Amino acid sequence: MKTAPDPAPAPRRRGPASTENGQRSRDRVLQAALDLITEAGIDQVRLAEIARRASMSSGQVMYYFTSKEHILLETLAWRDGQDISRAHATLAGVTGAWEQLEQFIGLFLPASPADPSWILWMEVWARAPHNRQVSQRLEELLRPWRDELAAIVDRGVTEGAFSPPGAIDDFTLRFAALLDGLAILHLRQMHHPSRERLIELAMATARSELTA
Amino acid sequence: MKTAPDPAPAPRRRGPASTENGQRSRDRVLQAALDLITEAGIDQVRLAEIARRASMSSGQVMYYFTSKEHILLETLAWRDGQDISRAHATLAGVTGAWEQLEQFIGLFLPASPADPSWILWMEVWARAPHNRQVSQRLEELLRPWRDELAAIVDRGVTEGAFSPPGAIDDFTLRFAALLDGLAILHLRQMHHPSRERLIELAMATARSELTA
Amino acid sequence: MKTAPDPAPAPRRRGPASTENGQRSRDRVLQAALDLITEAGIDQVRLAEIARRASMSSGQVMYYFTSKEHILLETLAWRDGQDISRAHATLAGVTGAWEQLEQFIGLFLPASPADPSWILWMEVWARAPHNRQVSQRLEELLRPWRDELAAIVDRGVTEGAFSPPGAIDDFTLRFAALLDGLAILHLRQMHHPSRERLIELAMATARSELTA
Amino acid sequence: MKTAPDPAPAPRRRGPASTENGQRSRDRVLQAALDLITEAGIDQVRLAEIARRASMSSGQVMYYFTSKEHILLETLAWRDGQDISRAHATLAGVTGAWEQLEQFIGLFLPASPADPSWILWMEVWARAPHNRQVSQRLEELLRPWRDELAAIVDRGVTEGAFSPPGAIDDFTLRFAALLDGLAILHLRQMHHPSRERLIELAMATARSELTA
DNA sequence: TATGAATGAGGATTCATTCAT
DNA sequence: CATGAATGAATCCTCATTCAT
Repeated sequence: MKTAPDPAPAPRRRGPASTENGQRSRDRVLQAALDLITEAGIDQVRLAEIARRASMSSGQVMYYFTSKEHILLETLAWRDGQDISRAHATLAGVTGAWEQLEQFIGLFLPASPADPSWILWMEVWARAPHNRQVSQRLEELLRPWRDELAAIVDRGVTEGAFSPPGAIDDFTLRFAALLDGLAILHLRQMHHPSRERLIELAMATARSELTA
Repeated sequence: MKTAPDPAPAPRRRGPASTENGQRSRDRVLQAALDLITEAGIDQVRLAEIARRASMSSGQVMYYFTSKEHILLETLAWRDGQDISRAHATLAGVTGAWEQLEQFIGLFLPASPADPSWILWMEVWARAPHNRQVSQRLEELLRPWRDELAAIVDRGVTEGAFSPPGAIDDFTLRFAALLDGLAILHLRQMHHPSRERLIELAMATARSELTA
Repeated sequence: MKTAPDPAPAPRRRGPASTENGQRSRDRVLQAALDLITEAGIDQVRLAEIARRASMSSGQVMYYFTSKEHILLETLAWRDGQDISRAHATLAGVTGAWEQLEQFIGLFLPASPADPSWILWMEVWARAPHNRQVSQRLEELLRPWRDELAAIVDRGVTEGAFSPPGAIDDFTLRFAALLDGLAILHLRQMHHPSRERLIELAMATARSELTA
Repeated sequence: MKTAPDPAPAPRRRGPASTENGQRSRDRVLQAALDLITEAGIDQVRLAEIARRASMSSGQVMYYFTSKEHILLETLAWRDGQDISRAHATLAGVTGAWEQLEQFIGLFLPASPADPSWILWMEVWARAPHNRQVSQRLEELLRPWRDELAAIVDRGVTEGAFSPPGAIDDFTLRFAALLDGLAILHLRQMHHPSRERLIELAMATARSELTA
């Protein structure tokens, strides 16, 4: 890729996005990009290949996304939007703080070492230190997850299910970090612990920290 | 970069490495690569620029490292070797399990959001899912840190300073994940918590989990 | 641009030109093209930008002009038509061969180094050697100026104001060439002589050659 | 082409130019570029085609010339250098101011409507108004011709062969402009006067102006 | 070992042009 | 007439890698 250290702001969306057809086209690109990046990493993905999989011309892909870097960012945002929506919906149907927390953990952690969402996150994380635009976008995308977790913890505390010894925010921060760390552990291929193990570890931590 | 999805094994070191002069040359390349990657990310780093900074020809750089991908990997290994050595040495001079743990945390976490070692880690992590060779190498580099932490915990338990309620290995795994997660938090630029805050959070976790 | 070495003849004007509204649209394009080409040169001008400035779609621009090359040619023709008309009108109001000649010189020479008409001429001249169609068109546009000059000279000779020693046509040819050369001198930016200087030089030549 | 309105200064020559082999390679590119530009105009010339004709890779062409725009500029400079050298040499072997002037005219005017040097001049003239770098370069290349002409005129006056009624510099300026204009006349294809005619016209002008 | 000229496939991006609506 | 989404060929330029010297 290019990922110039701090390019012009560039409009996030161009005209066609508003059209219904345009949205469908965008989605096809996004899905193709998601698949390809997951398979091979953004470096190895060719714009032409994305176009081919999306059954359109490379020109049209550029027409919608302006640059390859934008495709990466928008693909993450798109996928993450779906993840967050699903998480939100699932959690809304769950009662009980502990049950919610466990669901959240399951939704947050990678489904497998090849989890597309997490592979995208890693790609973007690696770019963030060198590009303010990327890191800003990252921040925006991360916030909903933090908020969701914080809401669960708050509710749990309010309902009396959770009783953390220290500050609530501290727990949330540490727990979020733990989940990130566990996720990465899982992604790092080779002899990673299973997903089940991760959930168990996270829950054990939560139990030990949220139980008086 | 190219990072072909699984190229020929390629010798890790070629002849020159053994020469004293060769080692000096290698080090110059490694240092140059480290600086440049930290500044701009491997994508933006040109082999020619590394060569220039190392005051040699690009041909010679290739002679020592075979490919750009190898430079990335070897740079991480080189830097990490220094980090690990320093950590080992520092920890050897510290008495007391808690003191050792705190030192370890300080040594492990990034010194700043632009910590070269961590920037390298992120670059390589992002590549690991698509390249077995990379993930294997990653595993090798990670192990010493895990071992070091495990040794501290073991010693602490043996000495009676630590008394984790659950399995020792579980704690170690979770704690390592927590540290990774905190580190990433710090790297993700923008409104990251300070390094001091991170250390505090990690220590709070340790205290809560290792104190009966 | 493309300027294919000798494309299909292509109709100079399409239907819409006849409509009053169509003419207004054409004019907007022509004016936009003139401005942009003057500012940046045809190479740097984008059809889309012309359309934007003319407040219409790029599709409509193509509808009227068929190709970018045609825009260049038609813009020159349009502007030159205005120049010639103005010249004709101005000269009609002037009495006396010498006075007419001086007026002609003033009208012919560039108003400044950024004179739009002359910038267009240069663009087209540069293309003429590689494209018969262009050079043909050029010839057509040039003729009125030659004729105008020839008419002035003829009248001057007839009236007895001018008495060239040699052939009348020779003088006209040489004088036209001189004016072209002086114009180019002025366009070539940097240390060009002023417009006033050019006029003076041209008149000096005329006086020396047309006075027995 | 691109011809960005005012790009970075960029080194005029890169390393290889100094090598004897490098010079030969450069010359091959220059010759190929000259031929192709003359045939089709710079717009139609592909870097790849220049490389093919010069029997090298397009990469090598870029290695020597940095950009297509540089190729155009350097090709003109290269060709013009040859022209000037030849002119200088030829004129040195000629005695008599009138004879020198006639030789100069012959050397200066285009050999044919497809004269490579003149086609290059036109291409570059058209670009000069939009690019200071180009116009500066142009100025440098033009000066020797002006100087050569001025020297001939000066010598002629000193020797008593020429006796211009007005200022010497004025004559030189006007005469140079005339030659430019005549050249353009010839280039403008179609019904241009023959080269012989041009020379005759120029000489007629000179005789009329330099003879008391 | 060391150089740096040469390679050349590669790839993102551009943009005039088309055409369904 | 008008739109602007879609095309897709075209092309400059990049740069890791090779290799003769």
